Amino acid sequence: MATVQMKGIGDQSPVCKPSVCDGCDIRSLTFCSVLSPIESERIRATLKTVNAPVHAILFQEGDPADHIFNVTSGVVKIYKLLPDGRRQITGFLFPGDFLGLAYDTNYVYSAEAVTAATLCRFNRAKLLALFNDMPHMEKHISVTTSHELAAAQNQMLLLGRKTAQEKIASFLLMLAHRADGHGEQALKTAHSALELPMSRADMGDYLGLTIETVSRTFTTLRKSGAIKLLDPGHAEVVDWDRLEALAEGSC
Amino acid sequence: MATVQMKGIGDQSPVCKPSVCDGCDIRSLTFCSVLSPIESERIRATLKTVNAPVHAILFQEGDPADHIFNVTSGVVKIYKLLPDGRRQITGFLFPGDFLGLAYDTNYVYSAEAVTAATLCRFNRAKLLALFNDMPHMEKHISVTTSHELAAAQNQMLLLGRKTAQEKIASFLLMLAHRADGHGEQALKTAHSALELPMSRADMGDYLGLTIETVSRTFTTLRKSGAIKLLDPGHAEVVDWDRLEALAEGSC
DNA sequence: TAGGGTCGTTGACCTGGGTCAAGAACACAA
DNA sequence: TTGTGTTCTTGACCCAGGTCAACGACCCTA
Repeated sequence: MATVQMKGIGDQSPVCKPSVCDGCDIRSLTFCSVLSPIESERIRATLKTVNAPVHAILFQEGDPADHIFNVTSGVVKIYKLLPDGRRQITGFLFPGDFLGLAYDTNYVYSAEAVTAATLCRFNRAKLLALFNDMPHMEKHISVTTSHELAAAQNQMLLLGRKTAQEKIASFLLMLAHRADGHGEQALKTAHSALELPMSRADMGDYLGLTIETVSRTFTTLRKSGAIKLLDPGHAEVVDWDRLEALAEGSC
Repeated sequence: MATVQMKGIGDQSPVCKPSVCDGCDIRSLTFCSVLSPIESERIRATLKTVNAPVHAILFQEGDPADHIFNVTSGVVKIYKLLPDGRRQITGFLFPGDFLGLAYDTNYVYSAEAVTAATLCRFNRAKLLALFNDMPHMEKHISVTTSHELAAAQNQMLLLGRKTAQEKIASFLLMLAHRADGHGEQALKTAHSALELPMSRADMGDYLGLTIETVSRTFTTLRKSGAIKLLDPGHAEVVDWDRLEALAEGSC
C-alpha cells in the first residue's frame, strides 16, 4: 500500500502574484461565466494567481481554511491521510474546478499539484461575504457542490464494490469524459490519446489499489485489446463499448 | 457479497397524508428551525407526511426527482446498485436529514426505509421555487450539502484504505456520534446501549464488506473487550479510546 | 558516459476477506 | 406445538489483490 513519501518532494512553495481575468481562457468553465462585469471587478479584488510547481502542497488537512482556489491550468489532487500514512485521494481537479470550498474554518483535506498548475486564489472570508450580495453565484456553487456529492457517491460504489479491473475501466472512462467535456475533440470517435497526468501511485490511492495492481490491470486491459498504452502517461481506448461494460461489471 | 433480494420484501408502498408541523419534535434539527412563521406556512403548503413501513422503497435511482424528503422518524438508507445486484449504501439517514436534494431531474440513488419511518415529502419544483425567495434557506441547504460532501470524503477514506476492523470501529463511532448529536444523553460516559437499527447485510453494503466479515469482526471486537453485544441490534462500547484508536489504525 | 534517482512492470508468494455451507436463535403463522 | 422463514454466527476453504523483490527505462546532473 502506498504511503506518503517523507522526502524533500512536495515541499516546494507555490508562487503568488496579483492577477487579471482578461484573457483567462477557462472563464466559461467556472462561476466567472455567471458574473456581470461589475461583479467580476469586485471578485477580482479578492484574487491572486498562484503558480504551483509539480508536487507543491497548496494546503493540508487541518490548516485554517483561509483561501478558496479555482484551478486554471494543470491538475490538482485532494486527499486524506490516516495516521500511518495510508492515503485516499478523493478527487482529481482540472481547470475550472474549485477546492477548499467548505463552510468550515479548517480544510478537511489536503491538496497537492499533480502537474505544474496555476490557480486563482480567493480570500475565503471576502469571497463568502461577496456571495451574500450575489445569490446566483451562491446558487452556482451550491449546484457544483451537489454534483460533487453525486460524484462522491459514484466513487463510494467504485471503492466499496468494484473489482480492480472495473475500477481501472471506470477511471479511464471518467478521465475521457472529463477531457471530452472540457473542449477537447470527441474522443470516442477520434481514438485520440487519453492523457494520464498522474502517477500509478496516485491512481492507486484514488481507486483503493496498490501501484502493482494498477500496473498489472493496465497490462491485462492492454493484452485484452480494450486499450493501447502508448507510454505510461498516455493511453488510447480501442473498444469503448467493452470498457463501459467492464466498468459496470456487466460482461 | 450481498446482492439485492428479489422477493416480495421491499415492495410495500409508503402511505401519504396531509400534515401539520405543529408539535413536530425534530424541527430544531432541520431547516424548519431557520424559518419565520410566514415562511413556515408557505413551506407547509408544499408538504405531505409519508409513513413508510420497513423496507418500503421511497424512490429508485433514475426515477424522476419529483420530491424532496426530510426524515422525521426512523432510519432510511440511500444506495446505488451495479447491474449484477452488487450494492453500495452511501448513507444512513436519521431524523432531520434530507434526501433527494439534488439539482438533477432524476434521482441519482435509491432510498429505502431501514426501519418504519415517517418523512416530510415536499414537491421538489415548488420547494426549489420557494428557495429563490428565501436565501437563508438556500444557504442552510448549501451548508448541509457541503457537510455531506465532507462525510462522503471520510467514507471514501474508509472504503478505500481501512481494514475490516477499522471500518466496523469507525462505523460504531459514527453511529454513537449521530445518536449523541440528536439529543440522547452523552453515550461516552453513560455506557448506554448503542442502537444498531440496520441488518448485518446493510452494514456490509455500507462498509464494503460481506455479512460474514461484519459478523466475524463484531465477534473479534467483543472478544477483545472493546464492545459488548447485547443482542444483534444493540451494542455497548466498553472502551471508547481503544475503539477510536482502532478506527484510525493507530494501534 | 557514468552514476544515482524515480517510476513502471513483472514475478513469486502470502493473506485478509470473500465464498460456501451448516447450524443456532428467533419470529410468526397455522 | 410444529413448520417455515429470516437473520446471525461460525467453520473450512479459496482467491483477488497485497507484499516483497528484482529489473528495465528513463530521466537527471556531472
